[in-house]
Amino acid sequence: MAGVAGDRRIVSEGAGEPATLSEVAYQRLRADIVSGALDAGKPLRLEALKQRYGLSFSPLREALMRLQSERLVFSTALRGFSVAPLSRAEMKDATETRILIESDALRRSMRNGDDDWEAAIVAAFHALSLQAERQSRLSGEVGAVDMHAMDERHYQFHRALIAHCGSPRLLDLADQLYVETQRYRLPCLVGRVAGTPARDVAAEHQQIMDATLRRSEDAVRYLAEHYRRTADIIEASTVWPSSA
Amino acid sequence: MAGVAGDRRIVSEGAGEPATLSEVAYQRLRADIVSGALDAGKPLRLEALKQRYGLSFSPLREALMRLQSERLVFSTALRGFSVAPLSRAEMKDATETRILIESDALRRSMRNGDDDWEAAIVAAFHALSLQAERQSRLSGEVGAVDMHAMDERHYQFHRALIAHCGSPRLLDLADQLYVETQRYRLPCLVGRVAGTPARDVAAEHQQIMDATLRRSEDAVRYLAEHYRRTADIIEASTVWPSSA
DNA sequence: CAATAGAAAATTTTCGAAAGAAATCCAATC
DNA sequence: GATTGGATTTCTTTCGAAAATTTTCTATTG
Repeated sequence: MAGVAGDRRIVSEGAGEPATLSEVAYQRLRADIVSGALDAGKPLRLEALKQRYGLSFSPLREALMRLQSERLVFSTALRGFSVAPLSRAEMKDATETRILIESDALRRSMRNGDDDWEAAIVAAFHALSLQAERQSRLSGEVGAVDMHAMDERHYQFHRALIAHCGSPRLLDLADQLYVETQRYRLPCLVGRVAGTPARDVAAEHQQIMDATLRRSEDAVRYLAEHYRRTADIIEASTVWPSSA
Repeated sequence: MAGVAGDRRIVSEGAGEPATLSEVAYQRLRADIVSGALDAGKPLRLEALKQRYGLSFSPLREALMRLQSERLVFSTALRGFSVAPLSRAEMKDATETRILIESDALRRSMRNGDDDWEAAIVAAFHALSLQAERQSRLSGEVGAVDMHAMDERHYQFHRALIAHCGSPRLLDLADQLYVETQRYRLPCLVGRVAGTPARDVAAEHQQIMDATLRRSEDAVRYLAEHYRRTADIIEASTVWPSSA
């Protein structure tokens, strides 16, 4: 029965939530852009995407529209879509905006946060540490799967810090900026062995967490430094397109 | 020839820019939501919208998707779209987020701004003053057209202040938050004669501009106070839905 | 009389084809 | 030889109908 024309079940079978094909298109396109499977700047021809994902125009266009407002896709009126290009300027803007948003969110979170909030931070930090340790033990060949797991924990830790800020907008923006900056982080992580200047990321996280739990303004400074350090490393170790 | 089936010219005839029907749908829906022509919380049935705007599913859905990521429209997977509801909490969140964004943008703008920037601010202030004066002279019946013109100048003034911040993201966010908060401002403006506690908005603008031109940190404080004052008035004079 | 299952209606979502623009190519002209 | 004009091709955008899903209604049962 599978593959027969007219077989377009929508309901999710497994654990995931994508109830519509539009959502599927969005998630897959986003993943492929962030991971670099779709090259930056490359035009996204509808026919090719239809082929690639086995979906038709409508859900694809809806997904692209959504990705456009998240700055992952660029488009001009009657000239179609393309993967948003990468550039130093964009990377820096995303980083600084992220610092602005998360600094405020962290301050508010420290003001509002309760015991559960603290517990969640400690738990997320622990999970991240375990994953990092596991990774370093099996070092050398870092599988893509591990990198994905690592990234997920990293995301969860940073999100736990600001989770109690009380502003849905700030949380949304932080999420969006996390994804945007991930485009620059990921390719840097893959071939990172080369120019790594002995950075102890785990220690930085510990420092941020400790300051956060004692409600110190230092936490905000450490967080900003953490992000700027990453940005600097990315800027240095990325091969930027000619005129950007 | 007009109206004949198959007559779907896309190219804009007049001065405007909407090159696609998707763009038309976006602009009209947005205007109708902001102005309150479409009630907050009301379901947006595709068939009804198709009727109302004379467009078909595809462009409407694309526009709704875009409006959803701008928080003007709400949607659930297979249950369709609705106008995003209004609430005290959302209004406050939008206001505080706007203050966060624009404060930073204003500081950067004061750092980067050149002569042209200053000239543009003065010009925008002047245009706003003229419009306000014209309006107060013809007071009593304030036409909707005048209100629209007034709002445009108001927007232009606030935008001129932060125009040179150098961050496309901050400018986009400011624009988005301007539109979001306009939903709360507009209905309040229409019937404002009642509870107005003798507020001199023009003076507030002048104060912000003066401080900005002399590159004083006061500008940021005045701007925040300006927005919070507006939020307070809105909160007091709005009839909020029962449980929000 | 409330609760439930099943059919009917309403609505959203998706598709494939058709219409409309832009980009490309090619020949004719200056 | 460069340039302009027009046809051809490629691609985006839009439509209307078909499929899938949710909601509503109704009859039946405990």
